[in-house]
Amino acid sequence: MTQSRSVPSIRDVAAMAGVSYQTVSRVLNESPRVRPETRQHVLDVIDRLGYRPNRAARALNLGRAGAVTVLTSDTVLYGYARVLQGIEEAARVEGLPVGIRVIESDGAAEVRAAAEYVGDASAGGVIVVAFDPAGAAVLRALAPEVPAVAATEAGGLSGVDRRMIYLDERPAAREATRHLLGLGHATVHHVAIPSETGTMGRQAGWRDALEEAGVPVPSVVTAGWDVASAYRAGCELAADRAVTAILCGNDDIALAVRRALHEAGRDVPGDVSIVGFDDVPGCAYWTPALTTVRMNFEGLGRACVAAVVAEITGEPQPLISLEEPQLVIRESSGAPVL
Amino acid sequence: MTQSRSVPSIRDVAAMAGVSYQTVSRVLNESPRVRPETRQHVLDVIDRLGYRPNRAARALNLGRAGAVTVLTSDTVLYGYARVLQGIEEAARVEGLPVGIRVIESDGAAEVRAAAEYVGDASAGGVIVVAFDPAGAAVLRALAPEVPAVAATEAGGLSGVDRRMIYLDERPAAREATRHLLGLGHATVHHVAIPSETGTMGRQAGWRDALEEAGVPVPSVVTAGWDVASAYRAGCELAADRAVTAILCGNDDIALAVRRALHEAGRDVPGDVSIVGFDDVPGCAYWTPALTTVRMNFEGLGRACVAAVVAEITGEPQPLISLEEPQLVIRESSGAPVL
DNA sequence: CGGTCGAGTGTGACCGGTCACACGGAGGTA
DNA sequence: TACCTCCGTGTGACCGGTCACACTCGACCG
Repeated sequence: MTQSRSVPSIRDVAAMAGVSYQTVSRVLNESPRVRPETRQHVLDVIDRLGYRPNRAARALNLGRAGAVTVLTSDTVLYGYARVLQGIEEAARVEGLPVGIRVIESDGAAEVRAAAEYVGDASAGGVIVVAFDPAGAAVLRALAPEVPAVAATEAGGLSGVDRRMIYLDERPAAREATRHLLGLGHATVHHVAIPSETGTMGRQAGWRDALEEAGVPVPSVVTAGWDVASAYRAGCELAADRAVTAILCGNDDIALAVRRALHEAGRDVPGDVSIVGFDDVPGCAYWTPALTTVRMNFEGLGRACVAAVVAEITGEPQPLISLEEPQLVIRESSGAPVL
Repeated sequence: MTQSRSVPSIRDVAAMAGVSYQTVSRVLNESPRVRPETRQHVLDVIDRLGYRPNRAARALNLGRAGAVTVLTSDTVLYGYARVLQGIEEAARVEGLPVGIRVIESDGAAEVRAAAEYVGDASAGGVIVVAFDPAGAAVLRALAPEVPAVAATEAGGLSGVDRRMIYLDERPAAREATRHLLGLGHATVHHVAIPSETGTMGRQAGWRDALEEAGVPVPSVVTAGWDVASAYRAGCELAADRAVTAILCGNDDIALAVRRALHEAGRDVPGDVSIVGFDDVPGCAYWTPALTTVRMNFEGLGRACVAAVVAEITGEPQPLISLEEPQLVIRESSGAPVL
């Protein structure tokens, strides 16, 4: 019937093996109701024919595809790209195809379009990278029946009834700030990344350390995801001679701040110490090498896959323990000149 | 029938509109054989019901899904990530879902697995990012009936009968080298990225400029994609006092080379000039800001989508003109000390 | 020795679309 | 008026799997 040179179907396998298509289906689904010899025989035929089950057909009558779709507002920025990498790796070992859909903005139309996109059965399980307002908005807009989990900023998002997974950045931010304080700095300034809440993550840990040391808490300067805005923030701080230590919201910001400092004639770490966040590959090779906090974004992505798989299969939620973000001390932080 | 609270199907729409499911199908496929009033009525019902066509069902009987699958060996490195970004954007405006599948290595088993993965109809059109041996191997292993195009290194790959799209890096590399020569350097050294051939791209342009200037052509140092290997290459060159100008295969390499130079007590650009390739965001904020070549990876990704869409629809191949890579002169290149 | 049970297997319908083809009616032509 | 066309629409089958259910046959039971 269909055998003519096109890709073989389950019925071709059945015909060649001398069994019914249902039996082949059972073998594919590892049903116990098949005699071992029959199973082996079918497996042999599958191999001989080079048969591969058709994902679309399977998705069609299972209602939902065995797949993972990632909703994210960016794919190039280090943190996002790394989470995606972790998701892809984990999904691949699970045998799940991975789809990507970028959320351009947090505008209502775009958010709705993104949410509708994953309403389709072929999207499978959904992972929303909700590090920003756009991601958070989509997470909220998702139809309740869509199986989804989210990678969020530290602490998760309030008012959303979804499994949320995040890296606990607060202790590391606290430690980084303590590190600078311990070097003798009177206080530590902070250039923050754009954030929905900022109450649980990097900024919170920084504040913790300052408060526990009984040291003045400078006002936070906020930058965007683009380096240019970080540079402007850096210029602001560079102009202030009282600034001797800066905890930067991420490594890109640290890069721009270092540049601004340099232009203002202030040496790093001689005059000002800076600490980043993320540990992008390469920052160990900066001059000076950057003291920063290593983040396990890849592990976060992997954990999301585990969670969404559990969500789909209805299995109990796995206990996910992620490697803590960790301070890596290099050259960009040192004692202040007195 | 199926209407009970689950997602509406084409038959639900048909029933509510008082037409046959075929008519609804025709409306969806913009067939001219539908009376305008009927079409509008059906469209209204679709809207009212919030009906979305099921991608899996469509893929099932169309034979191939309306989708794009990207095969790549990396998703985090700047060039790869940026191509992916361009693909995603272009595919999104075409209404095509995007899938990702990473090729872990160029090992036979992995290459075969990747090629088989896109053999499935639900993969749709395939874009192979063949910047490296793994990608090239998969491109060669693809079943001929799979509609695929490739983003390759400059010049394309020989012996592969696929549409290949690439950025012509040679003129820009030549220009960058001329720029350094023009500043007064006796010659320019080169740290190359890993490459399959290296006969058409960055390295070739570098060689062109050196030969046309009648200047000695130093032997090429090759680095890997990781910063550590670039650093080792940099150390090698830094030890040689005759080296005063280095064209780096990409910005990551430039970063590591600059570090190596710094450790050897050689100033950039005072003692040694360096030029990168790619123009990663942020390199304008390095200290010194990096002279580099801006690459339109995103446009490359977009062009791949146009090409693969043409491949699927059987339309004539569009003429694709990509913005040329362009030298951006900043601070890391200057005149040599005499 | 007939009845029950369960293991192993097969048949039919169905998932949600699309293609091939049939069909009724309006309009044009002979 | 009879016939052919073409437009707009409907019916049936099918894509490649899976589920629900039926069936056969041997083992075990009373």
